Amino acid sequence: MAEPTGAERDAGPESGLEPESGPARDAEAVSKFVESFAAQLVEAGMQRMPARVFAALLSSDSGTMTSVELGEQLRISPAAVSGAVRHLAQQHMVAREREPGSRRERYRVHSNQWYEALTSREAVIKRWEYALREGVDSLGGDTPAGRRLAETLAFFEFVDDEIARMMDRWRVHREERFGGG
Amino acid sequence: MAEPTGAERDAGPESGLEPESGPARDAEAVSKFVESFAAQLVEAGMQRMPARVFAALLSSDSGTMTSVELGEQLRISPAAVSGAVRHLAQQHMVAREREPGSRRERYRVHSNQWYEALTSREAVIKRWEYALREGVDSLGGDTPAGRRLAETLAFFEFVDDEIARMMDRWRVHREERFGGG
DNA sequence: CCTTAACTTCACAAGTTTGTGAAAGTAACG
DNA sequence: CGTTACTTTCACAAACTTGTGAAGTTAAGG
Repeated sequence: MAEPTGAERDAGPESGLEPESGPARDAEAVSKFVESFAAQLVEAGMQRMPARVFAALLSSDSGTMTSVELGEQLRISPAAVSGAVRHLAQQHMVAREREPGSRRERYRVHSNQWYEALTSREAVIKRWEYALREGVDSLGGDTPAGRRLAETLAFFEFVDDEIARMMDRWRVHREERFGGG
Repeated sequence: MAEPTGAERDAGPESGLEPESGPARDAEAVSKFVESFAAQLVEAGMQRMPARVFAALLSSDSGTMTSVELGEQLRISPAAVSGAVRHLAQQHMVAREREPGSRRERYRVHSNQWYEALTSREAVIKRWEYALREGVDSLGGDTPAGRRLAETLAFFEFVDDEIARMMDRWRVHREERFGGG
């Protein structure tokens, strides 16, 4: 083996599991948060493994974890990590980085990145708008149903625009309150 | 039988199915919109039957349909209608009304109501905030992870507030553009 | 108060999703 | 250029979901 034993990075003095060991980082507290936050994300419609991986990354000190670390924290197979990360990367909720001089990858939450991803359900809304426009056309804008669809469409157009402005304001607000990042 | 045959309200001259019959309301066009809009809602994470029922209601002229009408339009069993409506009612996306002097119920989309429901993922966001607050407390607000969680929390608090304002603006905008309703 | 229309609940079969172990692919390092 | 650490893909079993028919419940109308 080229490296010690791998995966000893966070483990340190964590052999016994006394409730109150509380060294640098209390693994139990972290795990409790990870699982409860992930559960809420799942309730809101996110898939389980992506939610758990995401929560784990969010509560790591560096904001990055390797595949092995994720597997240990969450007690899941490398295959499950791989699938979850692929999903999250597609949604732009995590970035993948190659650790230089190693064959490990690290996965990272860019805080910024994920706010944007969350609010920019853009693609989704655009498709709703498209379907609604088709509906207005085919049912006729002068029928009661057509008018209802047109109004719904107007609502989404409005929301679209407003959300973009809101995110501009957030960036300012955030800068003031938390500085760079 | 007390009433004609029930469910003859929309059917009218719709016996044959020539592509171009286009009388009062082209059943085929309606169905096409219903299914395509429902499909988009499903993509976005909504369950199938609720999505289809919702789309059907949205594209009805009166904004209301009975259980039988929904069953016929969507070709699903009364049980499926019942389940879907229960789901939608819980989310405040449809209202149930008893048709006076009959044992039928009618289900209605209040256009308003559903905008509110869609944006007021409130309950969801509140629970995220709660979980995040717990996380900040247990990991410590002075740790890097704690700071990340605190910032995420701040983001949701910001969004919460902004969405409320946005909906106020929408009500005004809507009033101007579409009048009462 | 009995009959019956309308809705709901329930148990289950069919279909879909999820996470795994094993095998295959990729790239760092000697 | 072979070896080995790491990641991804794949086929499948287990778990969960979904929609149905049938039985059960509620309440309108006689």
